[in-house]
Amino acid sequence: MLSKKTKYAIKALVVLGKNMDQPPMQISKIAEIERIPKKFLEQILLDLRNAGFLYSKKGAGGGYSLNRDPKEIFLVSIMRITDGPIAMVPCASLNFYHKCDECHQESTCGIRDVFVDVRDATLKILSETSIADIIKRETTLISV
Amino acid sequence: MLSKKTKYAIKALVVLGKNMDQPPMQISKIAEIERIPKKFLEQILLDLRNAGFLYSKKGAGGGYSLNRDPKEIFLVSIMRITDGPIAMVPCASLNFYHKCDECHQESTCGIRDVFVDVRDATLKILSETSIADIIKRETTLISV
DNA sequence: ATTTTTTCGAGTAATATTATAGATTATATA
DNA sequence: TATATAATCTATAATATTACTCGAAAAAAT
Repeated sequence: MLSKKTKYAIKALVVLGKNMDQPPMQISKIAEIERIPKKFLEQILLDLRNAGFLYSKKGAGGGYSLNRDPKEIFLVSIMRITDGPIAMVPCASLNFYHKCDECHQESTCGIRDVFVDVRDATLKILSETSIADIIKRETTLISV
Repeated sequence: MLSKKTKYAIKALVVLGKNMDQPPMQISKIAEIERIPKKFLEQILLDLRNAGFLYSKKGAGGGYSLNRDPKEIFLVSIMRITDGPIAMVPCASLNFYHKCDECHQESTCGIRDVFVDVRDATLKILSETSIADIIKRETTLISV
């Protein structure tokens, strides 16, 4: 399951992606729009900022804005920051690999073998889908 | 992440899948082979039994055996018993649907829209892969 | 009868997730 | 320079989930 942290992160980035040519938006504003607990969002935005996705400015008139084109922010990167691995088993993870503690022989593990395929299928979608795509899908869904 | 419960379930079914024409195997034997905490495995096997995948027999000479051809036991069914939904968001789940509590407007949610695609990709693999396939993959991996 | 083995109901321990609190630092502007 | 604003930092509380344990009952074999 996707954590709330990740959902909040995506939602916040979508809000900021719609705010591209405006002055930075405050945490409290984003929290209000998306009904996200403010203090929790604070932590999440900080993580995204430290990962280079957001620009932030302190003080009056400060706030957050996207540091990149929404077309270049992919779900896979966000999820790796907020939830960690994409794979469903650690031994099938590209970026967060480690041995499963129950595993006896990784090289011949049929479970791992299947979940590498699952990871690849998931990864394909998540690394092709950007914040801009999410925004586009929303407007498409509205018009349907 | 796949829970240990699910991994244990798959491993137990694989063990029983290799034991097809022999007398039923005891929980303690399976637990020993796969190094699964016995009492925990007990619960898991009971769930699988109640779902119709296993035959069980009490008393001396009793134990567990598969109730179906390993070719007809698919990962998707096991995972739904042990972990519940396949989808990463409840609102994209086929068998365990419910609204996300953070969600304001499901019909136009871009996140949901993407994760329906992810679910479909995952589902395709998990509903095509059986216990027999896992066993086959293991022997293939050994010979490589 | 006795032993073996599953079944059942409940409880607990460990860990992860979600959220909150309060003080600190940076910036703008009056 | 004082004041208000807003992000940053560190810690901790609350809640949920996962992983596992306990003990006794029921069924079957010898």
